[in-house]
Formats: sequence, structure tokens, C-alpha cells
Amino acid sequence: MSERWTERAEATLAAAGHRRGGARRALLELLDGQECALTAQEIEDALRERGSGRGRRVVSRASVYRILDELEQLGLVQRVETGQAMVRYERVCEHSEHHHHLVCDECGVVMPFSDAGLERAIVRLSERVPLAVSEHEIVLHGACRDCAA
Amino acid sequence: MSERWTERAEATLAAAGHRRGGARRALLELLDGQECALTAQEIEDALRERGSGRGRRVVSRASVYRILDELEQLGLVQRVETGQAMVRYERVCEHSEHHHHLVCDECGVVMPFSDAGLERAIVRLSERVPLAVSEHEIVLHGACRDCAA
DNA sequence: TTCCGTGCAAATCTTTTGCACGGTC
DNA sequence: GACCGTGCAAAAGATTTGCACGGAA
Repeated sequence: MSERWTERAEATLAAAGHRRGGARRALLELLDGQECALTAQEIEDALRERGSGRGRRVVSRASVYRILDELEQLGLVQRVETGQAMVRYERVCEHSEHHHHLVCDECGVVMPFSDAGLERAIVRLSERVPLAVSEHEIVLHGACRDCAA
Repeated sequence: MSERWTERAEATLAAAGHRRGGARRALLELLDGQECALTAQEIEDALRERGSGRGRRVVSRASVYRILDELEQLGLVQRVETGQAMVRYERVCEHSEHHHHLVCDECGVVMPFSDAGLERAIVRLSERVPLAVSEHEIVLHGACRDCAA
């Protein structure tokens, strides 16, 4: 699946008339390896760390935001609001399972979860609501196992 | 219900050792009359408008944020993340129905909704998740009737 | 009288924008 | 060679903080 996302992303970007670039390639590669949503800060730090060891370039903050914005507009990346001052971003996988987020309000860790019953309830609900629903976001807040212990 | 919320808020604040103040009183009164979540900006503007006509004072932005923060910590107010650059706040009613939010991504309007089936699904789910869940937030994005037309 | 609540202004933090250079096509 | 992608630095916007004064207890 991973390979497929980067490929799809590059194809979609090319189809939208974008040229390639080093910063974007590094960002795509990073996002593709993530299990859950990252903040722009985390992305920048991760890229800096990866870049320092080898010959890779360090990506500027401006590029991180610009690229994330492009990817979001193309539906390749999704914003996740966790109520933590900074927005998070994660790749959107077409065929894989849609997921939502658990947020530990103590340590700030963010974990993915998915639940078919919940999705069903949302779909049913979406038809009865005065809004043409295009997306939904569910965030559960609480204490993770480490923090609750 | 409305009266009750302001009363409860004042009692809770007093119990927590807070003195009274004009800014907070004005803010409580405003929040109590709202059906849905407001941004700090909207709150400041509303208070300015109300204040200008009569003898009421205009509340400073700093006070709006400080008071909202106090109220949130006491569980009297709840933050709502709608993915619109600004956080929204609304009063928490103990005995009234828990609700969530519909956001129109075109015009930015925010509407409340509630659904018993969804709440049930969330409660069931909360027991099967590696997090001691204390709250949950559900936001549906899309186009409202006016914008979809 | 003591100390909290508030306004004002400055600081902070995240995200966006302007501009110039270098790489891609 | 034309133009887009990127880095850097400055700007913008939301929220927070420092400080001093006035009001509540």
C-alpha cells in the first residue's frame, strides 16, 4: 500500500501539472512511512534528521506547509484537528480503511482507530442532516494506558 | 436551562475561589444565550456591540481568552475544533442533550446536531479502545443547503 | 486593605507570503 | 530558455503574557 500511495501521489501531482522537486519527494517519502498524523513541526524535524545524515537536503518550513497544502487540495493528504494547537496531516489511502483518532490529553500521543459500527452510524446520519456531507472527523480524548496508569 | 447554566457557572466559579468581575459576567450572559459555538473573535465583537449601546463595558480580547480558559478548566465551557483556523467555544449543559457539529466548508456556518445512535456507537466503542475516554468530538463537513443549492 | 480581575500593549507561536535563485522540463 | 519549486526572511493572524490599575471581598 505504501508504495502505491507515493506512486499515486506522484501521478496525481504530474497530472495536475506540477514538476518534481526534492522537497516534495522527501515529504512524500516521509508521509508514506507514517502510521498516523504528524504536525508540520514533526514533519520538519523528521526531515531535518533524515537529511543531516546523508546527502539529502533539509526542507524549509515554508515548503512543508506549501506542499501539504497542495497535497490536501489534491486529496492526497488530510488535515486532522486534534485540539492541540497545531494541525496534523496524514496521507489518504484510497483503498485502505478509513480511520479516526484517539488523543491522550496528558502526553499528547495520537493513535488511529477504526470502527465499522461507527462508520455505519455516520453514513446513516449523513442522510438526515441539513448538510451535503463530504467528510467527517471523529476524535476521542482521554488518557492513554501509560498516562492512566 | 439557560438561567441554570449561568447560575451553575457563577456557583462553580465562586467555589473555585474566584471573585466576580464585569467582563466575566458579560461573557457568561452572552454564552448562555447562544445556541452554538462561537469563536473568540465573535464573542469579542458581540460583547462590543452589546456594550456600546448601554452602559456596559467593552471586554478586552485578553479577558475573553482568559475567561474562556478558566471556564474550560472548570468544565463549564467546551472547545470545538471545526478546522476553521479559530477555535470555537460553547457552554456545557449538564442535563441537556450532548451535541456535535455540522460545518459548511463554503460559508463557514456551524450548526449543532445530535443523534442517539451515534452516541451509542461511541459509548460502545469507548470500551474497546486503548484510551480512558473522557470526551469525544464529531464534526461533519460539507455544504449547507444554501451553499449546495 | 488585600488581592483578584481586567485592559492595554507587547510577546509568542503557528502558518502564510514575497522574493530571488536553482532545478526541471 | 521558460517557469515552477524551494529556501530564507518577513508578515500575518490567533492566542498568551506582563504589568499596572481599579474593583470585590
